[in-house]
Amino acid sequence: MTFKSIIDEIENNLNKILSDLSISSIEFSVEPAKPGFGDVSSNISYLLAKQLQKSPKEIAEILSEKYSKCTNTLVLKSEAHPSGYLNFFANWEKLSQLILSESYLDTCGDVDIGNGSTIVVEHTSVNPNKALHIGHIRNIIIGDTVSRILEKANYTVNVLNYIDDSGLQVADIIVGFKHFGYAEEPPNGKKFDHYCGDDVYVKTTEKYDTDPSLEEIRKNILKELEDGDSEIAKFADKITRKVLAGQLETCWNLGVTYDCLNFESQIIRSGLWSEIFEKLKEMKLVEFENEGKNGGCWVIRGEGKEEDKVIVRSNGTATYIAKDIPYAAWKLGLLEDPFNYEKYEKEQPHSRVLWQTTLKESDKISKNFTGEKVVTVIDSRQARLQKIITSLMGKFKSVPNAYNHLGYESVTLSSETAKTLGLDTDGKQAQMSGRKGLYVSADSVYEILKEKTSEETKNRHPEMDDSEIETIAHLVSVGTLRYEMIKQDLDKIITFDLTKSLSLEGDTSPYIQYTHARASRILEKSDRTPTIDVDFSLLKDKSELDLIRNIGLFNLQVRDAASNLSPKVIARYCYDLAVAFNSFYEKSKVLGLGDVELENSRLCLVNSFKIVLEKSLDLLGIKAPDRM
RNA sequence: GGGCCUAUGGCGCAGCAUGGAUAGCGUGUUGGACUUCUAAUCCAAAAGUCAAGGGAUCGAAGCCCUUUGGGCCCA
Repeated sequence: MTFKSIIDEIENNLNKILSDLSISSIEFSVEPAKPGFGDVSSNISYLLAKQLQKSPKEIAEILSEKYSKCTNTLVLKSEAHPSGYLNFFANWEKLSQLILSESYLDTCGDVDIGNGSTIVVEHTSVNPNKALHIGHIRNIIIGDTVSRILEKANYTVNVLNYIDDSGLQVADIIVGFKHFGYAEEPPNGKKFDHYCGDDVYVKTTEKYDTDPSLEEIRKNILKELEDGDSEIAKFADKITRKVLAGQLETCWNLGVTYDCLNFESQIIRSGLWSEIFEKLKEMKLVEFENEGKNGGCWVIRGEGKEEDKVIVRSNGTATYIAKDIPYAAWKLGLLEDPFNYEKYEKEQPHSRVLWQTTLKESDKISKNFTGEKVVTVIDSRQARLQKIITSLMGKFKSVPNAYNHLGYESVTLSSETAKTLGLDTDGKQAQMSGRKGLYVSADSVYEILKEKTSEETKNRHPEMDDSEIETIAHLVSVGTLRYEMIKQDLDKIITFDLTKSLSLEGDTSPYIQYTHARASRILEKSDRTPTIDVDFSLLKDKSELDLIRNIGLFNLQVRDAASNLSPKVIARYCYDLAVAFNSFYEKSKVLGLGDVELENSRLCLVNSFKIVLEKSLDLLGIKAPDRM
């Protein structure tokens, strides 16, 4: 058990006291205390003030008095603070032993929220016509981090990447290839996804402004894409898969992996739409509009003052929400699975098998990538559409909150960075746009970071060989990128600045990784293996206890992060843990003390810190090197 | 016209879900600490009417209402 043990003990005792006083049970808080107010505090006195007609201070004194008579194993004493809070002081010798022993177990930090049930996390889902930019990376890292956290919270997670291979954006590059003669092979070894995005896509769409006839050409291509057997569709399939391969390479490099790729073109051809459309009609969730501006259309009624949403136009074509509805229902396992599955042609890192949907009958492998619940990571510009889908799915599936839209604000470019890309924004931040070529690619940010970090590492360790420097620079760059994408709240806009985001000091991943290197170094230099069989009473300095306390909070943080789908909780936790360690590192020496007992106790603590930091960083997809 | 998000030291953020103690952190500024397990570190100082106004409450950065600035979506 962990820090939660002492919280539970206090909660139980307080409830006992309440029932002894024949006070009906109330919802009071028992939380880790703020610094300077003991170890655990409760607001219970405030909540009883009215009922008992006494001041919180008096109540706290009464409760504290009663508490001293309770059976305690982890609490040393309670104290009534003049403010009215009831504060508790831990028996650290026992609590340290509990927390540090727990940290040595494989199950450390595990919590059970999912109860082993399946959950789908869909993220990435970028049109396969361009390279990933820094805005996409926010989506990908949020999705990947959330799936790691959910797994830790005992969900069986299926990670999906939806490949929109039949939309307008794909049509645009096909126009480029077929009508402007762009070569199929990129010049001078450029990565294919970059080539399609930077050259074919941007330069083709530029021409729409001057040549209106292109619209017609694109329309025809779009139509041909729907028929899987057409030459255009086959060509598009070849191109988009090459782009996808490039995108996946970027993701894998950042430590992001998937379970299955779902192709939109196959969803369209699978007939899922007509199945769900019949169901919608049956359940009267869509209605045919006879008159008005939506006359001849099938619509979903808007709630309250909201507009009706057209899903089938009067000419019979489905709007793009019509692709999302069957897919959402499929993810929840509400439809019979029309797909077969085959392994993706390239092997994914970390030996996680990557599958992809196929309509080919020859591969009769059936798999199940659906979930009891679904989390769809899409930026909050799509909130309206996602709200409709959430509400529809609520009517299809009895499990409450089965479909979840995890929204987040977008990444914009700072005016300085926009300027370097040739756009003067008059001091304002700029929205990224793949179409206008206004973006910073993920690969380029990674490369710049890597260059800077290897430079830094080389300066620090002239003795290191190139491959070691390369490894460290890679881990630090990935960590930096991932941490920057996750550390703030989902509904805050990230203004990306090419220069400022390269900071490696303060509240950053390198700071956290550096503390790991410090801990590793101590363990490496010690001639003993750390064990849990030590004298815990020797760990009594404030910085030691604070570090132990932080270690003990791990599973509480995982619970918080998982139940709120809030990855930043873990980012903050890693940072707090690192701060606590650095403070310990400054104040308490471990090696060469001449006191074997004390040294053993501190070694145990350092090792415990290292284990828990690694586990919590792992939830962020960040690995920490042993030296840096 | 309708809807969503946001506002906290110069700058970037945490805290808000579940109201309660002294509003935390990074960065920047000023000063200090490497003969001592790695200074990508640590310590200290200055810097805040928590956008504005009102309301309910014994008590509000947090809850309710109104207004304003910024961003986005739909029409």
